[in-house]
This record gives sequence, structure tokens and C-alpha cells, in this order.
Amino acid sequence: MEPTILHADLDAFYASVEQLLNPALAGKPVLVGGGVVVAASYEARAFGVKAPMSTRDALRLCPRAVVVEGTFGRYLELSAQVMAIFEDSTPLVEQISIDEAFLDVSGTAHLLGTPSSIARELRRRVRSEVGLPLSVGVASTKFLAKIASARAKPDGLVLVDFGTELAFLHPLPVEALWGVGRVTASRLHRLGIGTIGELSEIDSSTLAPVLGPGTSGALRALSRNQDPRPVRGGRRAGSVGSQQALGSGLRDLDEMSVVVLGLADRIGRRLRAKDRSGSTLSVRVRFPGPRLVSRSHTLSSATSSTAALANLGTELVRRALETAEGDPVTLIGLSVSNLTTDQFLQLELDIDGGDVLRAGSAEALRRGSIDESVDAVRERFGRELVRFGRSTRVSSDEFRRLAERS
DNA sequence: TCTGGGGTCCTAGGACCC
DNA sequence: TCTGGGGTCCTAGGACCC
Repeated sequence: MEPTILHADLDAFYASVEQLLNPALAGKPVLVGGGVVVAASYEARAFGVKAPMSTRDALRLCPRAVVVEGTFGRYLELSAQVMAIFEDSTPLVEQISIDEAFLDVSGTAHLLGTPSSIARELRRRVRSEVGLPLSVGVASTKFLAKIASARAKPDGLVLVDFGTELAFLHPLPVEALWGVGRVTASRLHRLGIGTIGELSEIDSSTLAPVLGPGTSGALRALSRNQDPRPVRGGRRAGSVGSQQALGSGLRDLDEMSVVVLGLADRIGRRLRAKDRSGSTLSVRVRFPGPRLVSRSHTLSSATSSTAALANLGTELVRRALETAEGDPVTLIGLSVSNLTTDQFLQLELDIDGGDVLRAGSAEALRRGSIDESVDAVRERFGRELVRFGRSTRVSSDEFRRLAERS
């Protein structure tokens, strides 16, 4: 018997795709990104280049590197092809980013062979059918499989068999743990803890005051390879967001509201394309320092309307600015959470003095041009949209006529 | 350290309800 | 009106990941 959790991770994904699409780049150091390196091929990493690093610094380390801007749409396509191959080996696939996923093969191992032979087959198929290198870790828990796949890179396979987990885990630095970043690592170092083995020996009365009871308990459990989290298939995103850096910064709220409108439009379109709506809008504003201020608001019903997100977003930015004392804003981010899946949408337009027009919209109509329809209705009546949420279907000839005119 | 843009999860306080 | 405890939701902030 072998452990049945796999972590499959594409190697230097964006850079590998660029090398695949343009064979002239194969075997050469490739940097993907603009001002910042988002991904670096292994040939570039050999010179010490890492993401994220400024392109200027990266080129100093590796002057022969080829810089490409990146083609995100192609990355999504190839990612979907790879995920489809994963789905062939088990229905329990939990995609955690564009280039990696957990697989639980406990249900299919008796049909397809041992977990490590399934992992070899995944690597072979992704290489031959998509053309990309894939590394896989096989272990008894999720986080250990993830550490194993990192050890397998580039283009390898690592199995951590039953009984060998702690011997594999304990010599590693605490930074190898999923969830230990810069802050937590430096707190652990101050306690004299450098390796996962040392972490496993520390008692909670020492650790909890430094990291808090939650993080302390979780890390102590991980250091003993205790990770009960199951592989969850069919997970959907819990939030949709977009953000924009603003260079040296903006001070004028009108200029910021233009940025907010652009972000709201991007988010609104992505939500509508997925038939989803959200009821909580969060705004993140960065000031020099850097200082981050966030403001959020929860609506009584979910929305995917560009106009509604933009109006509320601008209001939240205005509230965030109250803390700023004239500092320039260097970044604005918008994010919609509390997502629901749309079935039908109902519009209520406040026309005048308590006289409310209700108009229902069928899904097909909403998909194409609901925002334009809303804007057309609003223009026509000169009133603000007051409610835009999920509801049961209400048919309305009046609305259809208005929408058709737009 | 920041440079980008997309996310997840956790914590803690306060409001509100039973 | 205050006594108590428990649960949920909202908001703000922070750490972390790719």
C-alpha cells in the first residue's frame, strides 16, 4: 500500500508555456513579465533569478535572458487541458491555482495501479499531450504531498512512503511548511527553531504566546505530519477581485473613481460570465509607507452589475481616504465575496415617490447586455438603480420592451 | 524592500439575536 | 433593566500563497 494523495505542479508554468509556443526559446533563459518577473524558466533560475524580482535586477543577473510579456489566455487554455488529464485519473481533483492541484486517488488506485504509477502516467500524458513538464509529490497528507512535489522539481516524482514521513520532514527548514512565510519564520527563528523537527519538539506553552493559539496548534500538528484536510473536488472561487497599481499615486477622487469603474467593469464581466453574483464588496487602498486600508460593505442582495459595484466602490474609496490626510493613493483593489450562483435576476427601479417599477430579466437576456439595459433604463428614467439581486423569475413585457430599445 | 495581480484563511471586536 | 451565555454576521486588518 502506498499513500494516495498527489500534489501535481507544473514546472515554471508561464515560462514553460512560452518555450512551448515559441520553440526558439526552448533551452534558453526566459523571463515572463513586464516590470516584475512573474515567472522564470529553470535556465534563468540557474543565474539566481526568482519571481517576484524586478526585470532590471533579473537582467543584471542573467543578461542573455529573453523577456516576454506573457499571454494569460493561453495559460488558461493549457491549464484546462492539464486539469482534464488529472480528472481522468480521479474525480477528486482540487485545483488550488492555475498550475497545481491535489488529487486523491484512494478510490481509483485499485483500477489504475499504485499511486506512484498513476503519478508517472500523469507526468507522461502531460508531457506528451500538452508538452509541459510536471512534477508530482505522493504522500499521506496534503501538505506533505506539496512539500514532496517541491522536492521533485524540476520534472520529477517524489514518493514519501508510510513510515518515512517524519524522517523526510524533520530535517527541512520551517520555511518549507505551507503557511510559514517571512513573519512566522522570523518569529520561529527568534525562538531558536530552524527545522521542522525542532518545531515538533517545542511545547505549545512556548509557541502559543508567540504565534497565537490557532497558528501554533496548526504548525505543531503539521510538524508531526498531522493534516486532516481532505482533498475537496469541485471547489469554486470564493471571491473575485481586481486591482491596479497607480505608480506615483493619485490624489483626486474623480480620477480614482475612473480607476474604480475600470476595476468594477472587469469584475462585473467576470462574474456575469460565470453566472455568479456577490453581496460583499471590499476595497483595498494602499498609501506610501506602505500603509494598507480596507473598507467593505455587505449589500442586502448579491449583484454583478458594473454600475452598482462602481458606485459602491467609489464610496468605499472615499471612506478609506478619510484616514489618509492627503497622502497619494498608490494602489486600488476591489474584490467581491459572499458569492452566489445566479439563477434569475430581478431588477427593481425606483422611479418616483414610492412608485416602483419591477422588471424581471431572463438569464439569456442578462448574459448579453444587462448592464447596457440597466443603463438605458436609467438614462430614460433618470433614476438610480436601487436593487439588483437574485430572485425568482418575474416576466415583464415592459422590461423586455425597454431592453430591446437599448 | 519594493516592484504585480490573482487569491485564501485567520483573528478580533462589535452588533444583534435567542 | 440587568443578570449570562452562545451563536452568527459584519468589518478591518494581517499573513500567506502562486
